[in-house]
Amino acid sequence: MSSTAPAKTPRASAAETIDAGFLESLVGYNTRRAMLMITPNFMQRMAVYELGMADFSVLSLIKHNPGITSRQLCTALSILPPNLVGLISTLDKRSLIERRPHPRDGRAMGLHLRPAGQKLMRDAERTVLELEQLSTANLSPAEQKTLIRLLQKIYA
Amino acid sequence: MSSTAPAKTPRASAAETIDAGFLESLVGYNTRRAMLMITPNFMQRMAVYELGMADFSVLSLIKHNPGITSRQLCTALSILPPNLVGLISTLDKRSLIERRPHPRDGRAMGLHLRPAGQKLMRDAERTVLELEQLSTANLSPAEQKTLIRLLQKIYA
DNA sequence: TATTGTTATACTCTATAACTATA
DNA sequence: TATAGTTATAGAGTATAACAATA
Repeated sequence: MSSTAPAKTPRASAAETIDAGFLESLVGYNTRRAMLMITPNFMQRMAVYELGMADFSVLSLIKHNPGITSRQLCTALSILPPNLVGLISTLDKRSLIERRPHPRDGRAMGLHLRPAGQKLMRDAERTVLELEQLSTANLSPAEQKTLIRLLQKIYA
Repeated sequence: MSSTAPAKTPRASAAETIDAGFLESLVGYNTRRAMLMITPNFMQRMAVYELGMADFSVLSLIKHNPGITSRQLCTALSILPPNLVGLISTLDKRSLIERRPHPRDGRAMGLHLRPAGQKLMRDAERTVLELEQLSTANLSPAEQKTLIRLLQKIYA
């Protein structure tokens, strides 16, 4: 097992005997730690598409809700309108989405995926599902379903 | 265009019928949404102590691990050393913590709560436990325990 | 040579105020 | 008057490079 000589310094164990018991009893702390585990993997695997988490969420909602407005995206994703402008603008410049005049509201723009966005999201969603498998490797399918259900009971 | 609407409510409810089914099937998305629900409540209730989430986590680990070093805090909480400096400095200026020379490492400083920090954390931890009750109001005690266990299986 | 703590810095994310054009 | 989208801006949060003191 350990080919190294037995360590005599107690310093090595001191670093591992941190008592985080109180924090680990809190839903908020554990939720944050789980996010810290998932986020870098997401960023790394989505880098090839040049999509961040917000970009992917926005594109996913546009894909499954053609004609959705910026205002609806903000409400659904808890993004403030000023912070969505840059995201939409970038996706538009990349020709991934298209802004069409809203049929019944002259102020709003209906958002749609362009062909490049359709193709990108087909690949990106597949990659996200692969990432989901890796993130939940320690969970059974039932546990994964339970985890999602309980998280939704927190925020729904 | 079939935007002619002789009917009363053809797609009038479209604003509320956003399909987020794909996102809601992802652990990462649901974890993030749960965080977005918990974080503002935490900030609001901890504002009276002038403590953010990182401050509270740091103070909690110092409280339960007297003499812990900055390096250990960084490892335990996934905080980068340059970003911890300001936190520790502020807590020190507020006389909540004390930096003592480390007994066996001249480079490091052992961190301890000062009396004001002890008192503050007694109140703050009680407040956090109250917040925990509110955040998990829709969960049974068993569900709360299960949620924490499953989250830990994600990041542990 | 490696590690602890630190400074400087930059980039991202998030938040608020105010403007425009439409409703 | 209220709302959708936008601009400008400020504040957190988080990232890397480099340095001095110590191991």
